[in-house]
Amino acid sequence: MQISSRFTLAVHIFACIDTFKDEYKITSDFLASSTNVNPVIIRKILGQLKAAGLLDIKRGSGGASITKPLDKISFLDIYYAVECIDNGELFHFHENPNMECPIGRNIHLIMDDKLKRVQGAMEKELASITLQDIKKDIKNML
Amino acid sequence: MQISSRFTLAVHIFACIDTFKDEYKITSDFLASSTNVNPVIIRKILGQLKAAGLLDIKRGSGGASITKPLDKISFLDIYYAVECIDNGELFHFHENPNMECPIGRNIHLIMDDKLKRVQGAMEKELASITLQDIKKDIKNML
DNA sequence: TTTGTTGTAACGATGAATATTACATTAAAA
DNA sequence: TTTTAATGTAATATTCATCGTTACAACAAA
Repeated sequence: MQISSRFTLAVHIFACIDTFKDEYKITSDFLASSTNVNPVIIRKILGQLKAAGLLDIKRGSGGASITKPLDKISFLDIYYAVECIDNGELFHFHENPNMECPIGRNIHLIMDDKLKRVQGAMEKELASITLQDIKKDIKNML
Repeated sequence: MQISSRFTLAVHIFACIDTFKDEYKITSDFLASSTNVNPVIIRKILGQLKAAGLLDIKRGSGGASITKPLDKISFLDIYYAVECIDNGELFHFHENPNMECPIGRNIHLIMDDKLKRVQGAMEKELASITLQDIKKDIKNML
């Protein structure tokens, strides 16, 4: 299973807000058009990003804006915000290993620390990338 | 979305084979009992591990055995073998970004290298863990 | 030939992701 | 105050992957 496209969508959304904030009002319809994704889906993601304190949304008049300096928003912040992961665990475990079996009884003891290392390596890399890096790439290509 | 339990199941399977290979014939029913997972699911995973060259399965008489030294089988080998990931990409991208939009047109150019770095960090850590590490932990706990 | 096992097809249940329609709520502008 | 254009959210549908389950043909050894 892959990580939900909510993550790439969220980054796309931030890129749009930062790039177009002076030219356009950033509404869910605007973002839906750029991503080619349904506006209701966009609003749900915007809601999650707002709940995480990463952006502001104006009701009524409309419009989304970023709340922090771009170098203070990492991929990891976004990843957590859009809840790509069940209860924080990257790996799904088989639920009911047999407690009568020495392996079944200890499989978590054997594997959990290793899985945590893998997840940690991934999250460390996510944390090392910020929206500032994205902005720089966009500037170079426009 | 989480990574399929096929991965933790596969590691569990290897642990059982190595631990019980001298006492029992390792059949899909035996493994189904230890993992508490349906034998057909087990057989499918065994098939994938065999296709990857990580173990042998005897038809008819039955029984699975490991084909390589344990320190030559890494978590990454297993991870690839059970196809936890669509076409090798960890992150699912929104499919049809708007090519009329400068961000939509370039979103892959902007993000792909970064996502690859994240995936690479995770796979590097997976590659650093082998079944030999698992065996050592099992010995310490029995 | 019998027996126990694997390989696999077929079908179902469940849950997540994504799309879509609809509408109440809201805030600013007219 | 009314109009207008957004947001927030519920409800429903579709699609897809996972996992469970039954059934049975193919197979190999006793």
